[in-house]
Amino acid sequence: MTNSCAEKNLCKRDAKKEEKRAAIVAIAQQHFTEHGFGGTTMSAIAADLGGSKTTLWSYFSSKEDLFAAALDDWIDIFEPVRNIRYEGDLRETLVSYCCDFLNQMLTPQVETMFRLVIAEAKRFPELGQIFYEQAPLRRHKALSAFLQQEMDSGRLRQYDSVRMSSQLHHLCLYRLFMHSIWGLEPDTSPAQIRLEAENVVDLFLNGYAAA
Amino acid sequence: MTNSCAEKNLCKRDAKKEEKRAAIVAIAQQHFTEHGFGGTTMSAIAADLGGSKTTLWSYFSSKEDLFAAALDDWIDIFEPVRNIRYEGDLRETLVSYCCDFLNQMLTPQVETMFRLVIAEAKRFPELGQIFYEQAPLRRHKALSAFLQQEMDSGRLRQYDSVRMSSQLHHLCLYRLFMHSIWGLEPDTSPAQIRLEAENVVDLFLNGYAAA
DNA sequence: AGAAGATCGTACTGGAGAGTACGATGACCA
DNA sequence: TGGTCATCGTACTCTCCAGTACGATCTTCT
Repeated sequence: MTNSCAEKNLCKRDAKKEEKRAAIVAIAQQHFTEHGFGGTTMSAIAADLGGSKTTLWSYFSSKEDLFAAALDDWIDIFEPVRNIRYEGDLRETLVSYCCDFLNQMLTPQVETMFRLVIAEAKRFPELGQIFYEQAPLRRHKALSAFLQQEMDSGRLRQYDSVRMSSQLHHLCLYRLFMHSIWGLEPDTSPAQIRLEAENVVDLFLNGYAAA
Repeated sequence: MTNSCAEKNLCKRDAKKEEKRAAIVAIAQQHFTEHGFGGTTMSAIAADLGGSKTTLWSYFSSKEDLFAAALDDWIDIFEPVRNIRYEGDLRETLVSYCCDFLNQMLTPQVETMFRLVIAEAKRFPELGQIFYEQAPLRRHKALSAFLQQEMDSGRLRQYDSVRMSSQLHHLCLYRLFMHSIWGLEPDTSPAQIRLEAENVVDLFLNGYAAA
């Protein structure tokens, strides 16, 4: 009976610590995205937190630490890609998928995260790779599995499904995403997104639909 | 005879100043790309220059100033796109263009510049836009003019040439460039580039070649 | 030659921000 | 109830770096 907390596995203390940690990370995310790594100050985070610097450092032993934690937690915004399933019309299925994809990519959070990762990839060398594996790679796997399935069903020509998946994704990014990365302000109305998606899918199917 | 320099328009003094300025900018570019804006120190630049800080500040009154100058000068690495001209085979013409494009985009300088611009777009708001106008926009204009021409010659379907141009460019960027932005190391051998380019052009022409 | 200007080196100021020290207060646990 | 642990606030140190001051030297123009 050295530690009754361990038994319950839910000391009030530990719970509060978890909560606080989460609060810190949330505030840190906000600061990092708004000002980048260099522009963010620990003091400001502490102030925003309402707590003291001492507390902050008791959770994270350095700014880098906190940044890593913020990013790690953050990758969850790439929620599992909606399941793609053939629904009677391949074109419509793909268009709908592309719309979802575009909508997600054009989210301010995703945009900001891209910016941040790219900016700090030098300072945190593994960052790019982790990020790549979490986001685009997962997507590519999911989409290419779907495409393979469609090939097997005879609705698409047999081809390199991984390559096709990348191509479709990149076609989606065309224009809108690059603009938003460069601080321009593209039209992101649902109608415009739909238009982009249809355009992309048409080009794609022209190339890969079964004869 | 108030100033004989003005007449010759080539005082040794002025010439040297130009030279020095260029030297500073060159060194600054190197530092900014290697360490980003935040990671670059004026002192280090001065040291690398061999001169003193005083001199440095006599040319550029602040770090921001120097950064702007460095970038301004730098945009020239986007050398005028090779003229695209139909040469008897549309597919081959486009493949060759795409190879050139990819080779340019995968240059370390271009990659670094992208990184820098994206990273500092918040600090220097006009940066993104200037950059966009200098690089991708010029390209798009050139390529879409060519595509329009090809439509008029009947080798391509009539369509929105600007959109087509963006699509072709973005298809090229697929995989290779994104990888290099994320710090992965894609295969950039000529053979691989050629393969990518052919693949892209085939998809493109499937969609847009005249029937 | 002599004035004007550019460069140099070095030492300084001033500000910002990461991280620490420490004593006090309160929350939780046994 | 008494001990442990988290938190708090404040004030501090340390380091880094942009930008300045200044007197000495070297170059170029007239």
